[in-house]
Amino acid sequence: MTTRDKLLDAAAAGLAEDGLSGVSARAVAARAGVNQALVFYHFGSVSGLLDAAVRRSVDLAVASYRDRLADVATLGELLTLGRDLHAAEKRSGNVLQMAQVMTGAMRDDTLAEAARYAMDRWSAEVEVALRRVLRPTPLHGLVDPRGLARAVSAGFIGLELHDAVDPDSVEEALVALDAIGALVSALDALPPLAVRAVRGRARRTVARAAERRGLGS
Amino acid sequence: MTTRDKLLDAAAAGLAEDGLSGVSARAVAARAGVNQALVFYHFGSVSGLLDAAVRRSVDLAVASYRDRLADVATLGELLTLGRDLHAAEKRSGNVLQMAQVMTGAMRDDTLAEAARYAMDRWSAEVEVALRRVLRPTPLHGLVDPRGLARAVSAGFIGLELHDAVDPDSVEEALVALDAIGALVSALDALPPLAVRAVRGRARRTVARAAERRGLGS
DNA sequence: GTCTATACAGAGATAGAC
DNA sequence: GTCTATCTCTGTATAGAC
Repeated sequence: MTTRDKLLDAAAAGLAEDGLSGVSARAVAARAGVNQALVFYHFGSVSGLLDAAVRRSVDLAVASYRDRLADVATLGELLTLGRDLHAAEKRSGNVLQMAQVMTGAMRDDTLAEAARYAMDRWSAEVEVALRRVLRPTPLHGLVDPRGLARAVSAGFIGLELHDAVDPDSVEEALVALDAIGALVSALDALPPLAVRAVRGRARRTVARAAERRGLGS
Repeated sequence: MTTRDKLLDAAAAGLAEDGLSGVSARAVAARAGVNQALVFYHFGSVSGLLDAAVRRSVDLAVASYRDRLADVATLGELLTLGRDLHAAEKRSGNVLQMAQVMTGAMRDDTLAEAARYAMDRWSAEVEVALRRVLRPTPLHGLVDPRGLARAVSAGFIGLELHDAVDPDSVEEALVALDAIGALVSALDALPPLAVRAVRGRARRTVARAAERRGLGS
């Protein structure tokens, strides 16, 4: 393994385990078992290292979920996949890396770029799955998959951040989300006429809200 | 205004605007216009100051929303309130303070305590509103309001964090959430029999999932 | 309670030998 | 590419005068 890769691994692990304040050039180098000056030789700055590390983590994570995400056909399956991602998070810490970089982004443009990259990457992936999953549901045509993918991705960040502080609470939260998913899925049982009526009502509400936004507040 | 309060204000503002790395004892004292040593005199440590500042911010924010939260009667109104909170966030930065403390919690027990306090406080408040709002909906009895309140609170954290990096995307996300809220509200139009059928289906799905969890994975 | 001064550790970053 | 050595800055924290 090259020094470059050792540093990237150490940065990713440090970011997930200790947070931003635990990934100084010295700390990362120590974790990687290499000299501190190499951080600057290979990446120019600590921010540069973190940027590269997070991008790589996201790319790897997205690639490793791509196949399974492509197989997802229902909302329930998507929620199950989310559960698995949450379970895997305890080992990989992918999402926590993103959360850390996002908080650091406020004063560091490099980290801000990395944060945007990570969110865009995940959101794009979730979006195509959502688009497919939502098609046969009443939400199709009513909710923008792109926006919903953003909400899902951001929400996940919040959940993992919360999990790092209070794991039990997050388990309760996930159970609640499962229940909502079950309800939405159960809407399939409705006769088409009823679905049409509900959709019509919802659509009018959304249109009214859009109009209000259009007028400005 | 006492020095203590000046420091608390400065810490809260710094946390929201610059993030954790921007709230050193020196930076906060400069913002407050007082001497750096006073941070340690009044709060013992920087963590102590941040802890106190976040607790105060949360207490104030929760108090200022309590009346309006008590008036919320429908899911739509709750979503509107969330919108207002998001708009106010640009000035107050309450939620961002929580996000920052949560990321810092990984290596600082004092901050971890503050993070738990903040989440518990908000979640408890959201929970009572949710309990009331969900009662007349099909979700009543199906989803645990406590867990859902956690999910909502955590999700909001993620959204505000995302907003700090990419505001436009978050607006899309909020629109998508509004659409979902509209659909759930529109379920009121269904005849009671149809609601019963949907609930029955959903309930069975939830029961199966709970059983699987009970068996362990 | 507030200020000055200071100790000291750790940070980012660079120079230069190898 | 890697290491040692070092510069400089910023951070936390304390002592002691006022």
